[in-house]
Amino acid sequence: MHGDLPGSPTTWQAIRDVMMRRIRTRAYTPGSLIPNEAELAAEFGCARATVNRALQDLAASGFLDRRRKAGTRVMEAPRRKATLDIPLIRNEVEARGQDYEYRPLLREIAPPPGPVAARLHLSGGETMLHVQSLHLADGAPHMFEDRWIVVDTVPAITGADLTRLSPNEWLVRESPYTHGTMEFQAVAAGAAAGPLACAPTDPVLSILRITWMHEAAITHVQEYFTPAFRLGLEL
Amino acid sequence: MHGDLPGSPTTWQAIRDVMMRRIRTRAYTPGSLIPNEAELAAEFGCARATVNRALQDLAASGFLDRRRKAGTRVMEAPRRKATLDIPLIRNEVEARGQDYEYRPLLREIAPPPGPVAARLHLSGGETMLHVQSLHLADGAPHMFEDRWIVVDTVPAITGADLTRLSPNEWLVRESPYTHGTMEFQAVAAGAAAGPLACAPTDPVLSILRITWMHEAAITHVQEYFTPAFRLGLEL
DNA sequence: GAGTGGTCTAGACCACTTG
DNA sequence: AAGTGGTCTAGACCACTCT
Repeated sequence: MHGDLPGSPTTWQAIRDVMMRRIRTRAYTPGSLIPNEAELAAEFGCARATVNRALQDLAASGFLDRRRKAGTRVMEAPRRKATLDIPLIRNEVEARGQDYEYRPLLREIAPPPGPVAARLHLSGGETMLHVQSLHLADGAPHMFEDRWIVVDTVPAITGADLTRLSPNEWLVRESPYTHGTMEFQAVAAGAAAGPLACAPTDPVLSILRITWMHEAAITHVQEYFTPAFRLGLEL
Repeated sequence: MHGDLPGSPTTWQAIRDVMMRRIRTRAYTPGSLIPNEAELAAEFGCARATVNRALQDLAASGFLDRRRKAGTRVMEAPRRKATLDIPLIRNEVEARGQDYEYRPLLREIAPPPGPVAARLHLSGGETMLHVQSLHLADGAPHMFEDRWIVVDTVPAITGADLTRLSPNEWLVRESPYTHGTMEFQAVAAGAAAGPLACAPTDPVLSILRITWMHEAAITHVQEYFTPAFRLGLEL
């Protein structure tokens, strides 16, 4: 049983790796109980806290299911979790070595359309700032955004200079959100075709983001990416 | 400076919440250094390890940037990270209270097409299992999948009964992967239109997944979701 | 009731990075 | 060279939950 960590310092990462291998190789079969922390600590010759750290990491990654008293089990169907970075568009573009450019297209005060009001839990009579803008990479259209901002939640937005700073960058700096939702879907470019310089029937990836400050809605933004765009992530 | 935790037990979650509030309210301004762990421990009246736990959590969430010797800084543009669950289609459908059904459409041994071979780092002469199948929710088409499996990496797949168990479920059970990539894009339904019962020009969300066992490619799967489908996640 | 994970402590040493 | 975060330890108590 010993000899897993030949002469190595007993770090929680090393323990995690050993346990990960045992899960992958089926030494611990899916659904089965693994030894408790005290036993593993004895096996690895380390403190229980070190084992705890390793197992918590694996549980956070979705490989283990831990319950007090019930013990730690190997997940049946490992819910693989991928972490999706939500960088600023500027950073995303510049990370690819391309030049980023931002172009405001529309700025108006208006009442929200029905669907927007519904998603933000508004009555529809509120004053909202409506902004449309285009984000470019190396001079080519990359993403068109159609955004509604709840002025009551972020009053300072009305005085913000959005000709150089994108509304998203302004919001990130000035008004952090407590939570939000995100939805991916494929749509026809439609009204976004003009700014994106594509056909209205072209399929484009669209992301709808809604963010909140506690119970107050901050913004509703629909992003339309250029047809060629692929969003990639690591597993 | 004290009084942040009136009479409460000093847990790392409580400390995290206090620090989070200070970041949100700009008590700690973006880019600035915050007090080091020892100072915070003194302020909160707890052990340094407890502060460490709280700050590591905030760093993992992208609000803090921590470096040895340099100290801990508030991130300028908080890289929000969303965790994306990758459940089995079956679980995803059943979680919505719908009936799940799986229907195999094609099963053949064939050499991989050029683009597939390229993405999997294959020469093109390999034997591969090509499978197409449809996943239904409450009897309606939900997702069409076009999958190529590297037989050399997963020899047992040739003997698997894929008439009742979907290839993905089989692979999850029998051949865990070490890593992989995922790409989201919007495409015209095209060849998937038939199985999905939509028009070939309808925009559909497509996910390309490629998984590996160390350096050996396991599978290349392109999933096409029904036009109405939205992939949602929490921030 | 009892077993298991969750967390805290106080101290120690190490690793990394910056000046 | 020195300051800071990263981690380990040994022990303790608590919280949850299963039987």
